[in-house]
Order: sequence, then C-alpha cells, then structure tokens
Amino acid sequence: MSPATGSSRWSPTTEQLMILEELYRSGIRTPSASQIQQITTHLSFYGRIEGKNVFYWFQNHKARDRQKLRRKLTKQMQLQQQQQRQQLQLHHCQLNQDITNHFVAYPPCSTTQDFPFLTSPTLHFQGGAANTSEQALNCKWSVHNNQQSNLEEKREMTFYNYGWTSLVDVNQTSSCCTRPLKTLDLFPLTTTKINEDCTTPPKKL
Amino acid sequence: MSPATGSSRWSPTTEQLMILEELYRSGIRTPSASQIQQITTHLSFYGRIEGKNVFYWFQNHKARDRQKLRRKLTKQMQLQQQQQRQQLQLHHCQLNQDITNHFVAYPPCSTTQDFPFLTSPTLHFQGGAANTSEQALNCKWSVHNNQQSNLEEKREMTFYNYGWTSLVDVNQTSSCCTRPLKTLDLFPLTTTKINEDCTTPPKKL
DNA sequence: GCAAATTAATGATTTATTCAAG
DNA sequence: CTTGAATAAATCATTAATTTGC
Repeated sequence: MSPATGSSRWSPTTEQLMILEELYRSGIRTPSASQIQQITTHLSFYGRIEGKNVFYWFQNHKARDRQKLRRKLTKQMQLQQQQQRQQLQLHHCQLNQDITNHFVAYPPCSTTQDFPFLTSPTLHFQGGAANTSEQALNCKWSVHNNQQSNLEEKREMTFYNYGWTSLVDVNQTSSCCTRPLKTLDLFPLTTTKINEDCTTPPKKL
Repeated sequence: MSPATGSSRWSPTTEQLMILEELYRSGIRTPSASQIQQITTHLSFYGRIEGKNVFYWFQNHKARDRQKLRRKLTKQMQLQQQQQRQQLQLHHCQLNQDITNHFVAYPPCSTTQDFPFLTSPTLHFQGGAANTSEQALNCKWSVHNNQQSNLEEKREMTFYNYGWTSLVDVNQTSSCCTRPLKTLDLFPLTTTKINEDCTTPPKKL
C-alpha cells in the first residue's frame, strides 16, 4: 500500500499546486514535452513529482475548466430562457391588463395613444461574456520537426503503455509479461494468448 | 513535405501489417511498453517504424474494430426490428384476411376452430452473437511495479506531449518554444504569455 | 475529539472523436 | 475512403473533505 515512498498516486503539495495554477493562468494549456520536463524539474524541488503528473494535471485542469464553463453557460442559458419566459408572461399579463384598462378607462376608439407596455423593459441578451478562445496561444509544432534521429540503433527510448502509463525503461527487464527476455518472446506467431503469462496483477480484490 | 527520409507519416509495409494483424488476432489489444518495444524492434526489420506507430496502430485498430462491430450490430438490430415489423404486419394482414375468410366461409359462430394464424411462424430473437468480452486478456500491472528508480539524477527520460505526441529527447534542445535554454526559461512567474515565443508554427494554413 | 461512513475532488486510464495525409 | 496521428471526453479509482454517531 505504501511501499516506502508514499502512496500510489501523486498528490501535489501546496507550492506545486500554486505554481501549476499560476502557469495555467499564464496561458499554458498543453505544455510540450520540454516544457513538461522543465516544469517537472522545477517542481521536484517542492516534492516528489514526475513528468506524467504534470502532463495529467494540465490535461485534467483544462478539461475540467472547460466542463465548468460549459455547465455555467448551460445554467445561464436555462436561467435566461426562464427569465425570458417570465418576462414574456409578465409582458402578456401586462398586455391583458392594459387592454382591459384601456377598454375600461377609455372610450372604445380613442386616439391611437401609446400603450404603456410598449415601453416596458425589453430583454437584453448578454451572452458571450466568457472567453471561449482559451487556446489562443496554442504553441504547437509538428511532431516531425523534433523527432530525434532514430538512426541510433539502441535508443534509450522509454515509453508508455497508453498515454502516460507505466513509464518504463525498456532496457531493464520489466518483470511481468516477459520472461527474462531472450529478445523476441513475442513472436512465435502462434495463437497463444500472450497476455495470460501475467501472473500477479497487484490489484487488491 | 518529404524532408529526406520519406513522408510525414508512417505507412506500414505489407509484412509489418500482416504481423501486426496476426498479433492482434492472437489477442493483443493494448500492448505494454515493453511489448511495444519488442514489436517495434522486430518490425523495424521490415521498414522504418517507431514505437508510437505501434502504439497508435493498436489503439486505432481496436477502436475501429469495436466501431465496425457496433455498426454491424446496429444494422442487424434495425434489420431485425424491420423484419419484426414486417412479420407483425404480415401477421396482422393474415389475421384480417383470416377473419374475413372466417366470416365469409364459415357461419357466424362455428365451433372454436383453430385459426391458421395462430401457428404462423413466430419471431426468434437471436441477439448476443457477438463476443462482447474483448478485453478478456487484459494483462495490466500497476504502474508502480515497474517504475524505474527515479533516483538517477539525470534520467535519460524522453516523453511525450500528449499520449504519444512529439517523442522528444529533452536533452537535445528542441528548437521551438524554448530559447537556447539556460534551464528555466519557464519560471519568471510573470504573467507573460509564455507560449507567444513560438515563432514558427509549421502548420500550413 | 475521533474514527467509521459518505461524499466531493481530482489523479490516472480508456474510449470516442476529429484532423489530415495519401 | 482509409487510416495514422492527435485531442477531447468519459470513465475509473484513490485520496481529501466532510458528515455523523458515539
């Protein structure tokens, strides 16, 4: 559960969080690899942290920001519609009343006088107050510009399972799902269900 | 467009594709990092290929498989419903006809004889032919089991932008969005829009 | 006060959608 | 139109807040 280092998932310290939020506010949304690296390095001063944590943090923060905004807009719209309806109803009411009054107080066809409800407060749509252009400063350069020369035979590449999962250095045998590794255990090309080798899923039941 | 090496995106050779498909058929859906590495190494014999290509291939293949299946099922269901409707309509028709016949051919209240439409072919629901359990062999071990010892100060870590985007070796300065790099250009913590440094977004309009 | 029980936040994964090359 | 690549949305899972009964 707590193997020594701590718990199973990163939880940011206050400083880390503050800095991340500051960066976010400053416009960073999807930091590039090197940006992530820099941020990680910097933040690691305040506590244990990995690149993927930074990566995920921005991803989640952005998404939840969007979502929050969406909800707010939705609610606002509903509210507006409601107000609109109410206004219309009021309007209508007023109209009837006025008509009644008119036909009560005035003779059937007086001079075409202004009805008071024509100057009743109208509805103002004040939509679009939210800055929807949140990716204005999307600094993005194509992958292909900075792909490392994969000429090097034995690249020290480390990569992920999916997204950021399991940042594994492939060079050191990674215990599971591959026997001590002769190199190509994966390619007998039989229909053996390769994955079944996995013996110890550390998931607690 | 074709800087020297070739085109901007990987396109698998026939052999690569065959092997990938074989692996897929053999049950692999979301290969782990080391599996990806092995596959990549193996496939690189047949042509230029990177880990992320393998990663994406499996991701896309799985997704599109599912999607294809979904569509098939949908179509099947629609078809079934249609057939059902037709059957019912037939049934109904038949019923009317039979009733008519009955009242034509027989006296108003003969013995309660079987109507032929009672033995008309009924509908058989044969749903669930598709194997929905496609993630049966999900060999997944927790990230924490094989996290490399991040004791090493200067890890040769390379990582991505998002998911697999821009596999960048951080050690070699990556040209864009970071000036020649003194180390921490990112942290003046002013509200400068950091990303605006990016001068050459090679995206063609 | 203080844990056990619930609920709300949020870190981490997976799936769906979209973009764009060929 | 297919499919590699990238991004966004949905979901899962764990941790922190919060509540509740003692």
